[in-house]
Amino acid sequence: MLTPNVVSHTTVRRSNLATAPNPRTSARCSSCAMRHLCMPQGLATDDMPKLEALICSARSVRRGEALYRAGDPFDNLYAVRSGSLKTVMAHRDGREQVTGLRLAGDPLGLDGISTDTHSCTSIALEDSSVCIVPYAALKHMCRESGTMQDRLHRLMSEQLIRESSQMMVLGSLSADERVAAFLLDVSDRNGQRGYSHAEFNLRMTREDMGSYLGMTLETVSRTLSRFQKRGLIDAQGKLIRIIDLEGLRHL
Amino acid sequence: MLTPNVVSHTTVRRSNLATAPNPRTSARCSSCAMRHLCMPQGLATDDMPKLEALICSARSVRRGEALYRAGDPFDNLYAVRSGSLKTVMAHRDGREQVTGLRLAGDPLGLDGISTDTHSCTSIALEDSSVCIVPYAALKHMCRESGTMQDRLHRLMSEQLIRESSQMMVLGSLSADERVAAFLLDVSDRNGQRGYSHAEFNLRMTREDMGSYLGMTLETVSRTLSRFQKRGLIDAQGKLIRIIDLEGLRHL
DNA sequence: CGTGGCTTTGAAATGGGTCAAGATCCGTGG
DNA sequence: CCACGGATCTTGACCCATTTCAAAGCCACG
Repeated sequence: MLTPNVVSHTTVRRSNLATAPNPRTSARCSSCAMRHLCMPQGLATDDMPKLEALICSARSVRRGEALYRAGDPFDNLYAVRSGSLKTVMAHRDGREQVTGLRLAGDPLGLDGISTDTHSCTSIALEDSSVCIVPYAALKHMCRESGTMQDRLHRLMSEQLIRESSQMMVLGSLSADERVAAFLLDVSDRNGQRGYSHAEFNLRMTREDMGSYLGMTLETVSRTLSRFQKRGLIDAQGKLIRIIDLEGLRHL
Repeated sequence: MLTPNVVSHTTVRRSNLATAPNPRTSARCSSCAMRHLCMPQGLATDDMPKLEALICSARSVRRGEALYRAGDPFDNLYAVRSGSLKTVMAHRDGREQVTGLRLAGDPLGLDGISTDTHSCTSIALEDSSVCIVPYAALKHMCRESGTMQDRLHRLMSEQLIRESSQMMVLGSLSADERVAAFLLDVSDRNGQRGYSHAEFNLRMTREDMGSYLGMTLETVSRTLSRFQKRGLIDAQGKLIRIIDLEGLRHL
């Protein structure tokens, strides 16, 4: 069992297969929002103290619970502190589309800025905890610190790119390619967080994956099975081990 | 022939079927970037002069030309002044996906902020002109003016929502629904700009549309023909007239 | 240690893709 | 102003990747 520490950004590689740290432990988090919300890659530290002082209470969200729902008034941004969440957007007829998977360090809630109302729902895929960043305070801070401003802009821009890429996945790739792209993306992001590139616990269900990738859960399942037969991966339910990274890359 | 004026935000309804105003006319644009880049809906005017002074030279882009290409260094944001452009993202294997359609007033280039490099290519669908907004200057300004800062944030957030919605279209809707959603989106945006909700000239080719909607050009064509037979629209090539808006809404 | 949710797998059905042939549009040059 | 040629669009026929429907199995958790 891991200690309830926040993800460290050292180069230590360990797998994140253990269950999430107890989300109930802390009400305040010190360095997490800085590192995570305001750019995974450390960077300048001069105005970290400011942000830390300003921001950063924590909230825990149980598996299946919503951090916020579409339509909720928007006041805070969040940064995933531990665990993972999915963002979901609903069509008027009830159909739902998973629009994102957020891992430790990822920002949440940016979509709320434009209308002062959240436009998607964010649901924990496992017991998770997030840092709360009051948007008004952050905005204020961005006017004092250019570094801060820069980080926020980059964060939003990064998110834009991520979504464009997902549009590309949905619009142009075959089922096999989509699943491969997804596995590679998660592998990569896991690696960036100091976890294993090769092995991870996908907390999403096959249905969530399917929704995110624009296909049915059955097709996801079949595709994973096929990948397994071809020796590309080893999948035991939600536990995925990538065996042939290059193989996946070459589709 | 329309005068080379910039889109007005009055309630005047007119169609935009006429050819675009001559893009070569002006090297400087006064009020356009304000209104357009910094929120289509006018809003506070107190620091407009500042922005106008700061920003806002114009550039014209001929049909088919790129405003910027993926990989280009990022220095400026743009706001469409007249005409329209598509944004395109390329997969390494060469496949391309149209990721957006930008009409008058829409921002362009926000994706470049995160890496100081444009990550998609922006191509004019007709002779167009854009306002150039040097990002460094804008950033500076956002630190002086909260209104400005707010507008920029909202702009980016709006873009995020737009892309999420498109993910929903790509991931969850049938071909018919996609085409209908697209037509309704364009109709709506056209209306917001003071043009007709019912009639517009889609400058994209069927192939562009298909790419944007994750389907082939043939399917787009067939779908439009079917819509026409059902009396939902009247399509003469790129010229689209929506006859039964409600019908389209109900899929 | 049972029950409901999740996953796997099969078989059949189908929506949309692919390929191909014409028709139409449009910019260009004569 | 017209004729030409390439790009774009439409339509048909066939095909196949993915969905749909169905039936077990698995497992995680209370």
